[in-house]
Amino acid sequence: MDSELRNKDGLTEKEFLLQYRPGDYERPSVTVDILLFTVDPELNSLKLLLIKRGNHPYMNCWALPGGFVDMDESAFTAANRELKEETGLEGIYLEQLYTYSQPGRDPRMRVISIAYIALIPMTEAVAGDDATDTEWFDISMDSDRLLLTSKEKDITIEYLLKNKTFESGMITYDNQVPQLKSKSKLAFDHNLIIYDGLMRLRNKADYTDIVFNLMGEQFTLPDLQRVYEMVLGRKLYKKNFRDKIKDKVVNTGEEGKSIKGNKMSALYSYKK
Amino acid sequence: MDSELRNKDGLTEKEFLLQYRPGDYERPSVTVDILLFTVDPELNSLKLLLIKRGNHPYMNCWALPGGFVDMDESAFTAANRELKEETGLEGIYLEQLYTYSQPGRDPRMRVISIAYIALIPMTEAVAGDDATDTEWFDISMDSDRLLLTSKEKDITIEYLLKNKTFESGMITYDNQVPQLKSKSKLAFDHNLIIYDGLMRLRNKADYTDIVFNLMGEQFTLPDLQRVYEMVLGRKLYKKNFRDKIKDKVVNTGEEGKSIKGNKMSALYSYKK
DNA sequence: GCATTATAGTAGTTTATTGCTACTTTGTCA
DNA sequence: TGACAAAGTAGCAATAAACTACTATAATGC
Repeated sequence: MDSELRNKDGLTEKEFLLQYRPGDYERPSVTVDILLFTVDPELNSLKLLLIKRGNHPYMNCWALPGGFVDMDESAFTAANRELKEETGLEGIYLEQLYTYSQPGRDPRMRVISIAYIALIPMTEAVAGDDATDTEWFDISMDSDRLLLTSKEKDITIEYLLKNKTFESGMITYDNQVPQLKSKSKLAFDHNLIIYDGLMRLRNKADYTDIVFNLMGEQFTLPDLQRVYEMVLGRKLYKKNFRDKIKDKVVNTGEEGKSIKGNKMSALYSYKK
Repeated sequence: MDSELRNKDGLTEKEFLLQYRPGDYERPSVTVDILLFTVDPELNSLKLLLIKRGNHPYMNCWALPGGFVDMDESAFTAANRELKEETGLEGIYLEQLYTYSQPGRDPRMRVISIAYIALIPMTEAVAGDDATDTEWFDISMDSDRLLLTSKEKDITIEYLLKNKTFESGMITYDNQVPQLKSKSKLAFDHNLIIYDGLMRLRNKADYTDIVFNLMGEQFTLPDLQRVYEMVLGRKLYKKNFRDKIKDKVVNTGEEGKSIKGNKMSALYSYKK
């Protein structure tokens, strides 16, 4: 074994670790930010959970849920813990997106944030923490605009996507100011994170089964197609779509639902 | 403007930031690790740069180049700086891969590492820092093995890829011990980082032009195909390959090269 | 009860992409 | 000069994607 291996000071690994003292230099704070996506029950829109900030900086702006990574937990564990604390959700789909580390992204101090994408089915109820002002925003994006709206609260947050600059393929900075309708903005660089998250979701919808995490246990094929279309931001051809997903689903045999008095669609479930 | 907006303590944003003091809690160290890939001049293998550790922990094990992220620089800037310091390379392709944050991944202290993929053409010379023991390893991977070899130094590093566990699609832990031939191992969780990096490179080779970053200014189509095949880890059909990349390259008209006395192939360059 | 209607679900046609085999061309070397 | 080996081209079958068009069926209104 190598346990007897000694370094230039004549120390074994065990001895080295015992005498090791971390340098006394400044360290950044590390946080997780979570993009919690779902779809609304009527399947009209993809939705994203935001929290209204009650203090400076970016007071009254909307921000992604998140929090600090503790010293004894991984970022993944931290994201899971924050999700549970802020929404009550457990055991849901959670995927690391990207790490944002630009100095100055938080004016208080140096904060490096590891962003995660979380997905829940439309049926899942989210316990809105009374202490915080949380809100589901409808989210959509076309080639030059990122749009977040809350109909009930009449809030519109809009970001132009022009003049984007890239860090070798991933957006790192977008200095467009938001187009205000109801004086609402996103906090920090969360506009970038949301953009990156949507793009990731869109790309992975093409070559993985990630979208099924937005569906309940049972669903109809027209509903599944609507969710795919919301995520991808474009219409799909019914025949091609069904050809493509036919090996991924099974007909449960149960009675389907019929909306607005038309033909009933069959219920399917995801076949892993 | 919102500059007069006051929080519950009656402070404006400016006042708040002036009196703000970061909490006195422990923070993790943050580093960057760099996967520097290239291809060998004979186009027989994909290559990865590793550095032999001269001290505990993981003394004499091979590790990815990297270093600490300073307080006034982004992770991207830190990766660029480390690359320049350790290899002399500047302005090359650099893409964030994933962030590794498992507690205990460094036995000295809590270290969160942001991994980057860097690509250089085969022609590029890398200034081997005399102080450190750096080495280009041939790298290959099949369905159940990750293999790193240095012919000159007769080093073989092999990791089984069974019993992988996933963090929602990205590998986070692999408790296989390496199969030793020459008593060489990778330090820390760098086996995971290398695996993830290779998979990212492989996936992106399919739907982006990332592979061109491994080519010089001019190249022949057979050479380009060989590089694609090394990255993808599988053979490609000549006709299909050429159909697919024909819009991405232009014939430079210059004389091509002929190896081993056969027909000469034409020189092309990448058409952005 | 039956026509209307809107959506569920199926079918086919065209075009592009992929897997695969086979051919022709051309520079070097024996 | 002819053999060789790799460069480069051609074509075909199977699959997938873009798109149009049809049939089937449940709910509703008369």
